[in-house]
Amino acid sequence: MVKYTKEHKQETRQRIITTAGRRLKRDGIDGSGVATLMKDAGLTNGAFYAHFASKDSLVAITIADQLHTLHANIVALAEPGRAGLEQIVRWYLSAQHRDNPDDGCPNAALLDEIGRCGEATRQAYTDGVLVVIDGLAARMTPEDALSARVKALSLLGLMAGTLQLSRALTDRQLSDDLLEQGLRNALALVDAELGR
Amino acid sequence: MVKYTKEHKQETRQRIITTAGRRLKRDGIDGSGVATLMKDAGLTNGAFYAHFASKDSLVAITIADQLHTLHANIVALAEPGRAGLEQIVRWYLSAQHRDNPDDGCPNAALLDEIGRCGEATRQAYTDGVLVVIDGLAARMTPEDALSARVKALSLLGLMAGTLQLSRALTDRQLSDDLLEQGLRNALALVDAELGR
DNA sequence: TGTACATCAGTGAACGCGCGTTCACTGATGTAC
DNA sequence: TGTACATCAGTGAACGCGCGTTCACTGATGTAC
Repeated sequence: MVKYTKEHKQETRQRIITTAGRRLKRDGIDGSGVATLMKDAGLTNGAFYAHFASKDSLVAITIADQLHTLHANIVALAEPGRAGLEQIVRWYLSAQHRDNPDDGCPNAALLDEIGRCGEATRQAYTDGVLVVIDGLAARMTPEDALSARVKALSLLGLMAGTLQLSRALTDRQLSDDLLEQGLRNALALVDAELGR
Repeated sequence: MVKYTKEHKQETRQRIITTAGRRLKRDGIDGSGVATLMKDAGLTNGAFYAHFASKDSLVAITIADQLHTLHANIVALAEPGRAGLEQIVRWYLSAQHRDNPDDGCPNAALLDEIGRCGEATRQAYTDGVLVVIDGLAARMTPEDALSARVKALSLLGLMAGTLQLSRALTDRQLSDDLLEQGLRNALALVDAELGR
């Protein structure tokens, strides 16, 4: 009926990418097999290579997609200026985000694994993360654009590392306290004249 | 000659743990197989189960060992007070550390994967990381011990996330700039009266 | 409009391979007499 | 001291299984006449 059109195949492809995003963030890159990724999208493993050249290729595409989703759903929707930055930081360093990696930031879920990926995947990651941090930088005091970008990048590093650490700790109280302290650190960075 | 003694077997076990630390930090947990881990120690896969109950068990033991090594070689050797904290932070957020994960901090290399591990591994991690951060906290202004510990934990999260991010970026200049900015952020956190 | 054929998204079995784990065996070392 | 036996760290082949990838095939849909 609407099958065998470019649109139908593109929709299927996008569905694979979207469900793969959740799976990768839940089980990691090496922890997610092609058969599982396809099953998540309601398909069988054989159809995979009609959509993607390789698992590595899907991983790169999915990471890029996740970063664009992060930008569209969280960063772009936040208010302008410092108020928006505070919204973003409070969302990021929340117990809700800590406890739901599938719906969360791909940096917090995958950053060290991405660092071990090949050039192509890291390039796709770099391009995607620049979109996100430019959204953050646009909400900072516009001293000069270059230092705002680096400052935004460092804010993302701070938040991702803090959330990862809060997920790894078995002591719930300590994990909660860490998120609170991370919030103070992130807001101090936002407010500080650190861009030099 | 000195074989078939408790000491010999313990030495072999420790050698496996030490070389496994490097391998895990290089290739990740899911990316390191038992046969490779044993080959790194100059042994064959069959001998593995004379030393460890399972791969999961080795992973937990190795992570604990890595954190104790980090404490002994980096934190404990640093000067007391703020000077020591600055030494540690400058070592952590250096291009040298970024470019040599095998010799580096297990948090920067493995933190998101640790967050996906089972309870036992995360407990071993939590115990180990507390030793490290108590070493950091001891060099902070001793306002009150509890908040110093959380502040130290947040410093570790900041540094680990920043280093991970610097490793993932393909833009070398941006990566270098990020390390510099991370340094400023970390020192600002050390100097700030953030413990409330 | 009806029919014959072309298209093609998706299936499912199979490929070689490396995974974590098991186990019969080796052979160097230690020990008892 | 010499010999027979016990010990045991380590070997290497094999186990079932899931990995990434390939491919002959299916069958619903689209198209030509």
